Amino acid sequence: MALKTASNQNKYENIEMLLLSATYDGFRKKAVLKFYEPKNKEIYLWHDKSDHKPYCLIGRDGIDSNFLDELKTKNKFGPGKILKIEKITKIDLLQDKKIELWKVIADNPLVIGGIDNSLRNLIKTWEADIKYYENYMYDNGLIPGIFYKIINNKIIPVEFNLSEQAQTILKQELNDNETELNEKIINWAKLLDQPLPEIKRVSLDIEVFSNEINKFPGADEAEYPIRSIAFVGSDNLKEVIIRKEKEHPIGKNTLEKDVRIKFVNEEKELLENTFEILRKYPCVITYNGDDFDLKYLHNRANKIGINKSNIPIQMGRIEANLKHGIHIDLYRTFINKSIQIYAFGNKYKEHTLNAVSSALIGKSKIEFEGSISELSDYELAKYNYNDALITYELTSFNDDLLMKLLLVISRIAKMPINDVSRLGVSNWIRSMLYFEHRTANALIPRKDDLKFEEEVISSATIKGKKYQGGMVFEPKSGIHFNVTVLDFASLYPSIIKVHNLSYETVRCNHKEDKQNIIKGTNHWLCKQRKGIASTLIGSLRDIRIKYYKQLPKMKGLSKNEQELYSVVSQALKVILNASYGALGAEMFPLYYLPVADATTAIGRNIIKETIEEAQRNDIEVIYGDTDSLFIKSIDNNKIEIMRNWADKKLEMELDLDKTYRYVAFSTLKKNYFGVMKDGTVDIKGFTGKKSHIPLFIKDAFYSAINELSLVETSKDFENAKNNIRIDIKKRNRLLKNEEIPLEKLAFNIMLSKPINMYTGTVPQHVRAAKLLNEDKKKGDIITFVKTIGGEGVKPLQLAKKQDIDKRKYEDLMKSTFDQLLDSLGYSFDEILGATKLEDLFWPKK
DNA sequence: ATCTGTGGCCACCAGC
DNA sequence: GCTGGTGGCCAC
Repeated sequence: MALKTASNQNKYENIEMLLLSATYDGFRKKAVLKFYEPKNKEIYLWHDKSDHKPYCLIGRDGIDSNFLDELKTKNKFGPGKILKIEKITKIDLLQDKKIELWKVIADNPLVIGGIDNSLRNLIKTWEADIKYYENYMYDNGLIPGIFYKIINNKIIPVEFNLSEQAQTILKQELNDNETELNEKIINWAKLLDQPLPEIKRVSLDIEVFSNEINKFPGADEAEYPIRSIAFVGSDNLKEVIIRKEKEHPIGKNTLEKDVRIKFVNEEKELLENTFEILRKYPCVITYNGDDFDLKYLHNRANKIGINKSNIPIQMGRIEANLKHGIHIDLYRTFINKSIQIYAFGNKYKEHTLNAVSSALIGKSKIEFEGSISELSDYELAKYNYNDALITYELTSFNDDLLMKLLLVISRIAKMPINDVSRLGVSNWIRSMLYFEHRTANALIPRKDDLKFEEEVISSATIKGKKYQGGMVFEPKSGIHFNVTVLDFASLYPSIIKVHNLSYETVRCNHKEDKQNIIKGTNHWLCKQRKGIASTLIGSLRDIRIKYYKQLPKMKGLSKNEQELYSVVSQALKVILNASYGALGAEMFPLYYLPVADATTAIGRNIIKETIEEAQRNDIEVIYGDTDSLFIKSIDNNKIEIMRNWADKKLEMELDLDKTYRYVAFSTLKKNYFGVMKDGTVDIKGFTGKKSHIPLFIKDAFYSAINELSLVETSKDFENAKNNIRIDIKKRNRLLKNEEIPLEKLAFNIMLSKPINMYTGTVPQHVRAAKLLNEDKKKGDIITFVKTIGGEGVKPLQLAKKQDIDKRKYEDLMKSTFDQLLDSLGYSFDEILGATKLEDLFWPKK
C-alpha cells in the first residue's frame, strides 16, 4: 500500500516499527496509523491519504444488489458521499457456493449515524460494520502488534526467522499429511515468535476535589479545578505537578528524593505541562481513565479554553484515547473475567485499584485520617504519586507480564491493544474469526443465517442452562493411595479440531452427510469440507500443544525466549478456553448452539470410552470430571497403554497430569483432596477453602489439611485425627470465650448485581449491605457477621462481640469438617470424642 | 454499555 | 418442618 506521511517522510524509511493501531480521523477524513519504534522509543504517525480514499465500507462483507439499489435511490446519504462501488466475489460457506456482492466506499464512516431510519434499519439487518479499522487493517494486510517497516513508501511486514529449536520441534511434531493445517501452524509460530518489545509508557493519576462534602467531582461537567497530577514512566519518570492553593499548607516532603515535585500557580500551566509529558509517550496507563482521569483532563482543558488542537486526548464513545498513541484503562482490563481467572489465577476479587494492586503486587493505596481535601501539598503529592506508581507497576510486574500478554492477544485476535484491553474475550474471538473469514474470502454469516431448531439440542442437567455439558462421575469415596490423574490436553479445542466442528459443518447441507451422526445426539457432521472454525481453533490448539508445550523442554533457551514462550502459552490458553464457550453464547455473532452441543457430546463419549478402556486393562478408575480420570495405579506401563490407545483410537492427547501419594474422596462430586509425594496438597471444592468463608473456619480447615498432608501411610491417620481434635477444641473454646476477633468471624460475599435488583429473595449479604450507610455497588464485597436477632446478620463495622450467633459458627464448623472428614471415614462428632460440641457451648446444668 | 460455557455443592429464603 | 428456588463460589 502506498502511503504519504504527514511530515518528514524520509525518517520512516526502513525502520522497524510496531503497529499499535489504526484509527480513523473522521474530522479530517483520513486513517491514522500509530506506530512505535522500540529501538529509539519514538512514535510515528502515518496519515493515509493515498488513493485508498478516506474510507467506509457499509456491510461487513459488502452488500447485495437489492440493498445497493436502495442506497442509490436514497438521494441523501447522510453527510457522506458514495465514492466507489466495486463488485466482489465471496464464498458462502453455509451454501458452499460463490456469491457476488458490492463493496461501497464512501467518504465518511460516520454516514451511518446520519442516514434516515428506514435505511438505518436496512443496514442493521445487514449488520453493517462500522468498525472501520477492522476492514481497513484487513484490506491493507495489517496486523496490530507486529513489526513493519516502510520501504519506498510501502508498508512491509518485517520477516523474522524461526529459531533452530523452533524448526526442529515443528519438523518433529507436524503430521506430514496435514499440509493445510501445518501451514497455519507455521504461520502462528512466525507470528507469535516475534520479539515482544518493551512499550514506552507512562501512568497518570489526577486529584480533584469538590467544594461540597460527599460530592464526587463528575468528569462530564469537570466543574472543579484539578489540584495535582502524578506520573510514573517506564523511562524512570517520577513526577508530581501540584497547583498551589492558598488554603493548603505546603507540608513536609517525605517522598523519595528522585520524585520530582513541581509547583505551578495556574491550572492552565498544570494541564499544559501534563500534555507535554503525554505527548512523549505512545502509551498511557490509567486506572479508570476512560470514565474519569483522561475524560476529566479533556473536558477541563476545553473548559478553561485550551485550544482543541493542543489537547492530546481524544474522547470516543466508550474510551478516552491519545491522538498520537494508545490508552490502556486497567480498570477495564482487570474487570475482564478471562484476564482475572486465567491470566492472574483469580488472585483478586474486587476491581478497585487497591484490591487488584494488593493482590497482585502487594502494594496498596495510602491510608490517612480525615478528608483527603485537607491534606497538605506534599501529603497529597505522596498519595497521588503512590496511585500512579501502583498503576504503573500493575503493567510492569513480572517483567511487564500484562503488557506482553496484551500484545500477544493483540497478535492472535488481530485487534489493537487498546481494544484488547477493554473488550471481553468474545470480542477477541470475533475479531480473530472475522479476520480468518476475510483471509479466506469467505462471507461472514449473519445471525439469521445460523438458525437451528431448539428441539435438536440436548437438554441440560441443570435447570436454566441451554444444553448438556461435561460428565462428572461419582467418586469412589474413601482414601486411595498411589493415584494417577490423566487428563486430555485442551479437550474441547481438540474435539473441535479432530471432529471438524464449525458452524457450517455441524448439520451441514449435504444429504450424504446426514448419516454421520454423532453418537448420543441428533447432529451429523460434514465429511466433504474442512470447517473454518475447526481449522482455526485446531491450528491454535496445535501450536499450543505441539509447539509451546514442547519448547520449554529444549535446552539452551535464553531467559527472554523462555519468558516469551510462557506468555504466549498463557495467552493461547485464555483464547482456546473461551473459543468453545463463545460458540455457545447467545451474544456471540457466530453463535451456533449445535457446535457447542456437539463438542460436549463428543467430550462425554470420549471420557466414557476412556474409562471403559481403562477397565478392559484392569485399571481401576475412581473418579472423573469432564476431561480427567483418576486411576488407582502409578504403573507407567499401564499409563502408556492408555496414552497410546487415546492417541490411536481417539486422536486425542492423554497426558499424565499428576501423581498423588493419596487422594481422599468424599461421597460428593467435585470435592476431594489429594497429597502429592512432596507433601503439597490439592484441595478441591471443599467449603473450607471458599473465599467467602470466615477466617475462623478457614484457619481451622487449613490447619487440619496441614495435619493430613503429613500422613504417609494409613497408620498416620490416627495421629492426624488426634491433632485435629485438639486443634478444633482449642479453637472452639476461643469462640466460646469471645476471644476470636470479629474480623475472623466475617463472611465476605460479593454483590453480583445492584442491590435493588435483588427481587424475590433477599440473601444475607444484601441484608447486611442495606444496613450500611455506604452505597454498595455491583461487584463490591460485603463483609458481615452472623448475629442473634434482627436480620440475623450485621455488617462487620456495625457488629459487637455480644451480637455474634455462636451457634451458627458452630454449625458451619461442623459442616465444613464433616465434608472433609467424610472422605476419611470419620465424622465431626466422632472426632471430637465423647463430648458433643453442643455440650461445649451450652453445658448441661 | 457490557457480557465465553455447564455441572455441583452449600446456605438461605420464602411459601406451604 | 419440608421443599423448590435463588445466589454464590468453585471444578473443569
